[in-house]
Amino acid sequence: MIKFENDFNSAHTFDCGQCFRWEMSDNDYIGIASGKVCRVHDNELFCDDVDNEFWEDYFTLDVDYGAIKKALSVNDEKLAQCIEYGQGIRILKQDVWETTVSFIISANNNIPRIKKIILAMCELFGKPLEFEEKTYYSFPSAETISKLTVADLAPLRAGFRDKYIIDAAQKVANGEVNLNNITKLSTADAKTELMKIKGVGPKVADCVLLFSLKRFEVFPKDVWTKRILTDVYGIKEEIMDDFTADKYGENAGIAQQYLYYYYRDNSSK
DNA sequence: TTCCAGGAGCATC
DNA sequence: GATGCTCATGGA
Repeated sequence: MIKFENDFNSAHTFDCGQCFRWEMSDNDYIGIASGKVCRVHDNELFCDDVDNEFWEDYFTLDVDYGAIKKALSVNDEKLAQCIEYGQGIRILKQDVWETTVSFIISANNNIPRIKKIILAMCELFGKPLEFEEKTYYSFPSAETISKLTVADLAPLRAGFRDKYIIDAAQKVANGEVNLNNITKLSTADAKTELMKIKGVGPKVADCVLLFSLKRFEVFPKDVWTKRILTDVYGIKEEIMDDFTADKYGENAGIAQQYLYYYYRDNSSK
Protein backbone atom coordinates (compact mmCIF):
# COMPACT_ATOMS: atom_id res chain seq x y z
CA MET A 1 0.00 0.00 0.00
CA ILE A 2 1.16 3.50 -0.82
CA LYS A 3 -0.26 6.65 0.70
CA PHE A 4 -0.27 9.90 -1.26
CA GLU A 5 0.53 12.56 1.30
CA ASN A 6 -0.26 15.61 -0.80
CA ASP A 7 -0.62 17.02 -4.30
CA PHE A 8 -2.57 14.08 -5.61
CA ASN A 9 -6.09 13.88 -6.98
CA SER A 10 -6.96 10.65 -8.74
CA ALA A 11 -9.70 11.97 -11.00
CA HIS A 12 -7.59 14.91 -12.14
CA THR A 13 -4.51 12.77 -12.69
CA PHE A 14 -6.25 9.98 -14.58
CA ASP A 15 -8.70 12.07 -16.61
CA CYS A 16 -6.39 14.83 -17.77
CA GLY A 17 -5.54 13.13 -21.05
CA GLN A 18 -2.07 11.79 -20.27
CA CYS A 19 -3.04 8.12 -19.77
CA PHE A 20 -5.63 5.78 -21.20
CA ARG A 21 -5.69 2.68 -19.01
CA TRP A 22 -7.29 3.89 -15.77
CA GLU A 23 -10.98 3.18 -15.26
CA MET A 24 -13.39 4.15 -12.53
CA SER A 25 -14.68 1.19 -10.51
CA ASP A 26 -16.86 1.66 -7.42
CA ASN A 27 -15.56 5.22 -6.99
CA ASP A 28 -11.99 3.89 -7.09
CA TYR A 29 -9.67 3.74 -10.07
CA ILE A 30 -8.21 0.50 -11.39
CA GLY A 31 -5.10 0.93 -13.50
CA ILE A 32 -2.78 -1.25 -15.54
CA ALA A 33 0.83 -0.34 -16.28
CA SER A 34 3.87 -2.38 -17.25
CA GLY A 35 2.09 -5.65 -16.59
CA LYS A 36 0.92 -4.66 -13.11
CA VAL A 37 -2.53 -3.79 -11.80
CA CYS A 38 -3.52 -1.68 -8.82
CA ARG A 39 -6.47 0.04 -7.19
CA VAL A 40 -6.45 3.67 -6.09
CA HIS A 41 -8.93 4.47 -3.33
CA ASP A 42 -8.97 8.12 -2.24
CA ASN A 43 -5.32 8.83 -1.44
CA GLU A 44 -4.23 5.24 -1.08
CA LEU A 45 -2.90 2.81 -3.63
CA PHE A 46 -3.39 -0.92 -3.19
CA CYS A 47 -1.13 -3.29 -5.07
CA ASP A 48 1.06 -6.35 -4.72
CA ASP A 49 3.69 -5.43 -2.10
CA VAL A 50 6.56 -6.29 -4.41
CA ASP A 51 5.31 -3.57 -6.78
CA ASN A 52 5.45 -0.70 -4.31
CA GLU A 53 8.65 0.69 -5.73
CA PHE A 54 7.35 0.49 -9.27
CA TRP A 55 4.24 2.53 -8.48
CA GLU A 56 6.17 5.13 -6.50
CA ASP A 57 8.29 5.67 -9.57
CA TYR A 58 5.25 5.66 -11.87
CA PHE A 59 3.54 8.39 -9.82
CA THR A 60 6.76 10.44 -9.63
CA LEU A 61 6.49 10.73 -5.86
CA ASP A 62 9.93 12.32 -5.80
CA VAL A 63 8.59 15.44 -7.53
CA ASP A 64 7.61 18.41 -5.36
CA TYR A 65 4.48 19.63 -7.13
CA GLY A 66 3.80 22.20 -4.42
CA ALA A 67 6.93 24.13 -5.32
CA ILE A 68 6.29 23.82 -9.05
CA LYS A 69 2.72 25.06 -8.75
CA LYS A 70 3.81 27.97 -6.64
CA ALA A 71 6.43 29.01 -9.17
CA LEU A 72 4.00 28.71 -12.09
CA SER A 73 1.27 30.71 -10.37
CA VAL A 74 3.43 33.80 -9.97
CA ASN A 75 2.52 36.51 -12.47
CA ASP A 76 -0.05 34.34 -14.25
CA GLU A 77 -3.54 34.65 -12.85
CA LYS A 78 -5.13 32.53 -15.55
CA LEU A 79 -2.74 29.66 -14.99
CA ALA A 80 -3.15 30.01 -11.22
CA GLN A 81 -6.88 29.55 -11.71
CA CYS A 82 -6.29 26.43 -13.83
CA ILE A 83 -3.91 25.02 -11.21
CA GLU A 84 -6.53 25.57 -8.54
CA TYR A 85 -9.13 23.81 -10.68
CA GLY A 86 -6.91 20.84 -11.55
CA GLN A 87 -5.17 20.58 -8.18
CA GLY A 88 -3.60 17.21 -7.66
CA ILE A 89 -2.64 16.46 -11.25
CA ARG A 90 0.58 14.47 -11.26
CA ILE A 91 2.44 13.85 -14.50
CA LEU A 92 2.98 10.10 -14.67
CA LYS A 93 6.13 8.27 -15.71
CA GLN A 94 4.62 5.73 -18.06
CA ASP A 95 6.19 3.00 -20.14
CA VAL A 96 7.86 4.52 -23.20
CA TRP A 97 6.69 1.91 -25.68
CA GLU A 98 3.09 2.00 -24.48
CA THR A 99 3.04 5.80 -24.46
CA THR A 100 4.48 5.96 -27.97
CA VAL A 101 1.82 3.68 -29.41
CA SER A 102 -0.94 5.34 -27.40
CA PHE A 103 -0.13 8.76 -28.80
CA ILE A 104 0.31 7.40 -32.33
CA ILE A 105 -3.30 6.32 -31.91
CA SER A 106 -4.23 9.75 -30.55
CA ALA A 107 -3.55 11.50 -33.87
CA ASN A 108 -6.70 13.17 -35.22
CA ASN A 109 -8.72 11.15 -32.71
CA ASN A 110 -10.74 11.68 -29.53
CA ILE A 111 -10.04 10.34 -26.07
CA PRO A 112 -12.94 7.86 -25.67
CA ARG A 113 -12.04 6.28 -28.97
CA ILE A 114 -8.31 6.23 -28.19
CA LYS A 115 -9.09 4.30 -24.99
CA LYS A 116 -11.32 1.89 -26.87
CA ILE A 117 -8.65 1.09 -29.46
CA ILE A 118 -5.96 0.58 -26.79
CA LEU A 119 -8.23 -1.66 -24.73
CA ALA A 120 -9.01 -3.81 -27.77
CA MET A 121 -5.30 -4.06 -28.51
CA CYS A 122 -4.54 -5.24 -24.98
CA GLU A 123 -7.39 -7.74 -24.88
CA LEU A 124 -6.40 -9.22 -28.22
CA PHE A 125 -2.62 -9.26 -27.93
CA GLY A 126 -1.71 -8.62 -24.28
CA LYS A 127 -1.19 -11.10 -21.48
CA PRO A 128 -3.91 -11.80 -18.90
CA LEU A 129 -3.31 -10.37 -15.42
CA GLU A 130 -5.30 -11.52 -12.40
CA PHE A 131 -6.21 -8.88 -9.83
CA GLU A 132 -8.91 -9.03 -7.15
CA GLU A 133 -10.39 -12.08 -8.88
CA LYS A 134 -10.79 -10.30 -12.18
CA THR A 135 -8.80 -10.55 -15.39
CA TYR A 136 -7.06 -7.55 -16.94
CA TYR A 137 -4.66 -7.42 -19.88
CA SER A 138 -1.18 -6.02 -20.24
CA PHE A 139 -0.15 -3.72 -23.06
CA PRO A 140 1.38 -5.98 -25.74
CA SER A 141 5.13 -5.79 -26.29
CA ALA A 142 6.80 -4.44 -29.42
CA GLU A 143 8.04 -7.97 -30.14
CA THR A 144 4.49 -9.31 -30.12
CA ILE A 145 3.09 -6.58 -32.36
CA SER A 146 6.08 -6.74 -34.73
CA LYS A 147 5.04 -10.23 -35.78
CA LEU A 148 1.55 -9.07 -36.81
CA THR A 149 0.29 -7.56 -40.05
CA VAL A 150 -1.96 -4.57 -40.68
CA ALA A 151 -4.78 -7.04 -41.32
CA ASP A 152 -4.32 -8.50 -37.83
CA LEU A 153 -5.00 -5.05 -36.36
CA ALA A 154 -8.27 -4.59 -38.25
CA PRO A 155 -10.42 -5.51 -35.21
CA LEU A 156 -8.99 -2.50 -33.35
CA ARG A 157 -10.71 -0.10 -35.78
CA ALA A 158 -7.65 2.12 -35.58
CA GLY A 159 -8.13 3.40 -39.12
CA PHE A 160 -5.11 4.80 -40.95
CA ARG A 161 -2.99 4.45 -37.78
CA ASP A 162 -2.70 0.65 -38.02
CA LYS A 163 0.31 0.79 -40.36
CA TYR A 164 2.05 3.23 -38.00
CA ILE A 165 1.59 0.83 -35.08
CA ILE A 166 3.22 -1.96 -37.08
CA ASP A 167 6.05 0.33 -38.16
CA ALA A 168 6.69 1.35 -34.55
CA ALA A 169 6.72 -2.26 -33.34
CA GLN A 170 9.12 -3.39 -36.06
CA LYS A 171 11.57 -0.53 -35.54
CA VAL A 172 11.58 -1.02 -31.76
CA ALA A 173 11.82 -4.80 -31.97
CA ASN A 174 14.71 -4.79 -34.44
CA GLY A 175 16.59 -2.06 -32.58
CA GLU A 176 16.34 0.57 -35.31
CA VAL A 177 14.71 2.70 -32.65
CA ASN A 178 16.24 2.12 -29.22
CA LEU A 179 13.75 2.87 -26.46
CA ASN A 180 15.87 1.17 -23.77
CA ASN A 181 18.56 3.77 -24.12
CA ILE A 182 16.31 6.76 -24.59
CA THR A 183 16.28 7.86 -20.94
CA LYS A 184 19.97 8.67 -21.30
CA LEU A 185 19.51 10.95 -24.30
CA SER A 186 19.01 14.69 -24.25
CA THR A 187 15.45 15.81 -24.86
CA ALA A 188 16.28 16.92 -28.41
CA ASP A 189 18.02 13.63 -29.25
CA ALA A 190 15.23 11.59 -27.70
CA LYS A 191 12.73 13.48 -29.83
CA THR A 192 14.73 12.76 -32.99
CA GLU A 193 14.90 9.08 -32.03
CA LEU A 194 11.14 8.84 -31.51
CA MET A 195 10.41 10.63 -34.78
CA LYS A 196 12.13 7.86 -36.74
CA ILE A 197 8.82 6.06 -36.30
CA LYS A 198 6.11 6.75 -38.86
CA GLY A 199 3.14 8.40 -37.25
CA VAL A 200 5.34 10.08 -34.64
CA GLY A 201 5.61 13.78 -35.43
CA PRO A 202 6.50 16.70 -33.14
CA LYS A 203 3.35 16.60 -31.05
CA VAL A 204 3.28 12.83 -30.45
CA ALA A 205 6.99 12.88 -29.61
CA ASP A 206 6.42 15.72 -27.13
CA CYS A 207 3.69 13.72 -25.38
CA VAL A 208 6.01 10.74 -25.03
CA LEU A 209 8.78 12.95 -23.66
CA LEU A 210 6.45 14.53 -21.11
CA PHE A 211 4.30 11.56 -20.09
CA SER A 212 6.92 8.81 -19.96
CA LEU A 213 10.32 10.46 -19.63
CA LYS A 214 9.61 13.26 -17.16
CA ARG A 215 10.80 15.93 -19.57
CA PHE A 216 8.74 18.62 -17.88
CA GLU A 217 10.14 21.38 -20.06
CA VAL A 218 8.27 20.04 -23.09
CA PHE A 219 4.97 21.73 -24.01
CA PRO A 220 2.93 19.56 -26.43
CA LYS A 221 0.86 21.69 -28.80
CA ASP A 222 -2.40 20.16 -29.92
CA VAL A 223 -5.60 21.72 -31.20
CA TRP A 224 -6.63 22.56 -27.64
CA THR A 225 -3.45 24.17 -26.35
CA LYS A 226 -3.10 26.18 -29.56
CA ARG A 227 -6.65 27.40 -29.05
CA ILE A 228 -5.87 28.35 -25.45
CA LEU A 229 -2.70 30.23 -26.33
CA THR A 230 -4.52 32.09 -29.09
CA ASP A 231 -7.77 32.88 -27.29
CA VAL A 232 -6.59 33.41 -23.72
CA TYR A 233 -3.08 34.80 -24.17
CA GLY A 234 -3.47 36.31 -27.63
CA ILE A 235 -0.38 34.54 -28.94
CA LYS A 236 0.17 33.88 -32.63
CA GLU A 237 1.23 30.41 -33.69
CA GLU A 238 4.69 31.44 -34.93
CA ILE A 239 5.84 32.52 -31.48
CA MET A 240 4.08 29.91 -29.33
CA ASP A 241 7.21 27.84 -28.66
CA ASP A 242 9.20 30.87 -27.54
CA PHE A 243 6.30 32.13 -25.45
CA THR A 244 5.81 28.90 -23.48
CA ALA A 245 9.54 28.32 -23.06
CA ASP A 246 10.14 31.86 -21.78
CA LYS A 247 7.06 32.01 -19.58
CA TYR A 248 7.09 28.51 -18.05
CA GLY A 249 10.64 27.28 -18.56
CA GLU A 250 11.55 23.93 -17.06
CA ASN A 251 7.95 23.33 -15.99
CA ALA A 252 6.24 24.22 -19.27
CA GLY A 253 4.79 20.75 -19.66
CA ILE A 254 3.13 20.87 -16.28
CA ALA A 255 1.67 24.30 -17.04
CA GLN A 256 0.41 22.90 -20.32
CA GLN A 257 -1.35 20.04 -18.55
CA TYR A 258 -3.23 22.33 -16.18
CA LEU A 259 -4.26 24.60 -19.04
CA TYR A 260 -5.33 21.69 -21.19
CA TYR A 261 -7.37 20.06 -18.43
CA TYR A 262 -9.12 23.26 -17.40
CA TYR A 263 -10.15 24.42 -20.83
CA ARG A 264 -11.09 21.05 -22.24
CA ASP A 265 -13.13 20.21 -19.15
CA ASN A 266 -14.95 23.54 -19.16
CA SER A 267 -15.70 23.71 -22.87
CA SER A 268 -17.55 20.41 -22.88
CA LYS A 269 -20.13 21.62 -20.36
C1' DT B 1 -25.05 15.79 -43.89
C1' DT B 2 -21.25 17.96 -42.06
C1' DC B 3 -17.91 18.71 -38.55
C1' DC B 4 -14.53 17.33 -35.31
C1' DA B 5 -11.08 14.70 -32.51
C1' DG B 6 -4.34 15.48 -27.60
C1' DG B 7 -1.60 15.00 -36.08
C1' DA B 8 1.27 13.32 -39.44
C1' DG B 9 2.72 11.85 -44.25
C1' DC B 10 3.23 13.27 -48.66
C1' DA B 11 3.36 15.94 -52.94
C1' DT B 12 4.25 20.31 -54.57
C1' DC B 13 6.07 24.72 -54.75
C1' DG C 1 10.45 25.45 -45.19
C1' DA C 2 5.85 26.34 -45.95
C1' DT C 3 1.24 25.09 -47.73
C1' DG C 4 -2.62 22.07 -48.82
C1' DC C 5 -4.66 17.63 -49.23
C1' DT C 6 -5.54 13.22 -47.42
C1' DC C 7 -5.71 9.65 -44.20
C1' DA C 8 -10.33 5.81 -41.07
C1' DT C 9 -13.58 5.99 -37.60
C1' DG C 10 -17.54 7.19 -34.84
C1' DG C 11 -20.01 10.52 -32.02
C1' DA C 12 -22.34 15.01 -31.98
